[in-house]
Amino acid sequence: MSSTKPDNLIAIIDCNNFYVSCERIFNPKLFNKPTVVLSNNDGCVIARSQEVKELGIPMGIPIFKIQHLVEIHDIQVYSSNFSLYGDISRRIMQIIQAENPSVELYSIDEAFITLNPRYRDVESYCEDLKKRILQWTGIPVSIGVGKTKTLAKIANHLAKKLYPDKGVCILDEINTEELLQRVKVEDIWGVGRQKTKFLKLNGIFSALDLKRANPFWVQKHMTIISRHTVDELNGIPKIELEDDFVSKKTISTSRSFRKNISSLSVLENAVSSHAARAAEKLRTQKGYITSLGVYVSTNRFRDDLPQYRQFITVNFPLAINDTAGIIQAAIQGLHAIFIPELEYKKCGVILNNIIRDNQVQESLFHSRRNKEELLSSSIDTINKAYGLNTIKYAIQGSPESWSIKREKLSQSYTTNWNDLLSINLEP
DNA sequence: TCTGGGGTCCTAGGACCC
DNA sequence: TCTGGGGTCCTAGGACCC
Repeated sequence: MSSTKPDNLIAIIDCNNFYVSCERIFNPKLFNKPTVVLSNNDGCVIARSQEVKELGIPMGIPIFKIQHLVEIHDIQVYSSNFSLYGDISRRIMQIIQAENPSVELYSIDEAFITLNPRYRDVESYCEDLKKRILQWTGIPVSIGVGKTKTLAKIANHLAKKLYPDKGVCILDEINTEELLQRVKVEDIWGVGRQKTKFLKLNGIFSALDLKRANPFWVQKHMTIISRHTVDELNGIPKIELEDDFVSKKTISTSRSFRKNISSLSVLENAVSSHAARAAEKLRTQKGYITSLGVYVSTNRFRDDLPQYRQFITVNFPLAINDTAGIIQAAIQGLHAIFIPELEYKKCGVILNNIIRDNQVQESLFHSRRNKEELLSSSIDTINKAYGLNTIKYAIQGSPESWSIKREKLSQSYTTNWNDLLSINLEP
């Protein structure tokens, strides 16, 4: 109801350099030092402090390619610590949810809310919220406000660029066109590399150019999504705020290996661990599946080695959600696509076609896997209480041989009693 | 030597049917 | 040169996002 009022505004609250900011909370010596956080296996840069951005180091670059810069500029390097980031995120979202009826948790570090300017001074509310989040969690955020999600995202981008101290930018009737002129087309939400190339070829360089583009032309030569972007730039909402819990349509778990793997039994360990994790996620949203996908692939960067990528779908006679059944199917799929003597770098399990528990059809010839489901839900309860993989299936093996490398991991300051911050008072 | 993971949505094209 | 036409359903793959 509230979101359909025409005078509603949308705000996006976005944490600045989120993973780096999380590391800084418990490690003040990192303030003002160039700092990066790496992806799994300590592979690529996935978060950069402002100082690192200013050095021109791009997002996603493999760390080994900038090793010389790390040394020259004394860049602080951390493995990703998702249990810490997830916990800090939860605290920030709770602050936002406590004061706003309609919140969309868009990603680990972003939330959309609706604001009604009739009931609130939007600008001072945003400034207060920003201060409160910083004071209560130590995380700096930026807030952008506009009539649509796309405009709010642009306002957020402008807040970081034009008003880094205030951290708030509001696009209104008066300033919108002037500000849109200063935003490059590639900085618009929903415009990636391919669309940027196409738009520039057609003389569209700024957000203002795209706002003024003919929506029919855009729909014909691009996609319906791009047309929605044009409408949203014009203040016509096309992308709804999703403030309810939405079940995932696909669930996937995958990892690259620390080293290349040729052994089938190690691949079985990895695939069954991914299957078990996916099954757990499936049950938290009360889902069932009638098929799943398994894939393996070699290292695509090693053009000196034979390349192989294969995906397979395995179907079940009836819908299941128990770990044993899902592992069994995934292993069966793995055996069908495994080729000996190749060097594998990655594998994964994907659950598609997820249905809700109340849509599951009973089969005439099979009874529901009641025993297996009960067992799985008991294991979930235990693992939730005592930690991931307290109980697991034997085929999951021990992860040493294939699990990820995290050599520069910070402590789990907020989620593990053994990792609480300790302060040494000795001089 | 070393290159992430987990999602969503759209479209093109093939299979199949009448 | 022509080779029927039109619908639906499904899947693979691309583009994009964080």
